[in-house]
Amino acid sequence: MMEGKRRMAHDDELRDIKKGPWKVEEDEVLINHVKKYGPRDWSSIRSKGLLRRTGKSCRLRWVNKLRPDLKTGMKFSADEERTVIDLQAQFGNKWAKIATYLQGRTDNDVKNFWSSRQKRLARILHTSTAPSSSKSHKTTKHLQTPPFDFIPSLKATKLEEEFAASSMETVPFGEVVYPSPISAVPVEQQPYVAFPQFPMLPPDYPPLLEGQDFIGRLGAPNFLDDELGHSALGTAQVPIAPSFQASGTSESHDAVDIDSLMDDDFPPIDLFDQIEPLPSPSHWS
DNA sequence: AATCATAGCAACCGCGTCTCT
DNA sequence: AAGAGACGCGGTTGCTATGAT
Repeated sequence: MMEGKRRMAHDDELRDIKKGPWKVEEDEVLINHVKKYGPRDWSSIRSKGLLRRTGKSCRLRWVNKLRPDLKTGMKFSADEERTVIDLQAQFGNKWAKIATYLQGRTDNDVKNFWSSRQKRLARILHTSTAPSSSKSHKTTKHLQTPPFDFIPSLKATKLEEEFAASSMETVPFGEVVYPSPISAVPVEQQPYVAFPQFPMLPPDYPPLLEGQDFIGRLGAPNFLDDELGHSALGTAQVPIAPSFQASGTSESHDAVDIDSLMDDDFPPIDLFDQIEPLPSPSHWS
């Protein structure tokens, strides 16, 4: 491994290719090139002797850092967060595609944002399952947020239409909001309507299997902020399947205070073992 | 104040796809 | 039509800043 890296570095030296952080002077050269010829012919930058960088590296630098319309140094807003979450559910890890819906964000931005988020989720889940964590030790790769298809109501076209008609009007707390799938039109073609509030499951939502609801909620925007999602969920009452209730409680789908789900015993230690691997987007129908 | 853990970001790599000749 | 080079994408790595202990 180390040997391979050393050899690669040696090869690069032979080819006189520079790597690593960009200097201001290099940026200037690149910007001038784009001003003259536009964002293309990346490899000619090196062949003309303007920079010792590969065309690939030049393109990346331009796309991710030098492009004039970038929102550099700005954290993702709640709206952007919702957008990413929903589009990731729709498209999977198609970061470039998702980035087209976000003004001033690059695929790298989206990818980094998502990966940070996944790490946080993983850590929080791991923490909640810590007492017997050795049993369900999985990598973050398995921690994709479930697609919102996961929630059956998303497929209810009538509800979708109703939601579309009601647009993004403020909904009184406690009233069910049915999310509408994002229309597959990039930002430059159609103003994007951000994913709506998602405080509760619909009343007709079927009983949940162990672990499902918790995981589904992890996909909600800002779930991780504000004391583990309390702000997002409020004191929402959620139906729980009988199998998930404490023994001796009613058989009916009683509502359970969300706070009780945040006890030390939650989520169940075998949470991850309950989750099927997600289908790839191409298999979603 | 020093050390460690974590988050966030920038950049690289491999590979698939596109375009040009 | 086929091959070569350019381009674009997703995954991964490494560095730095920041916060916690």
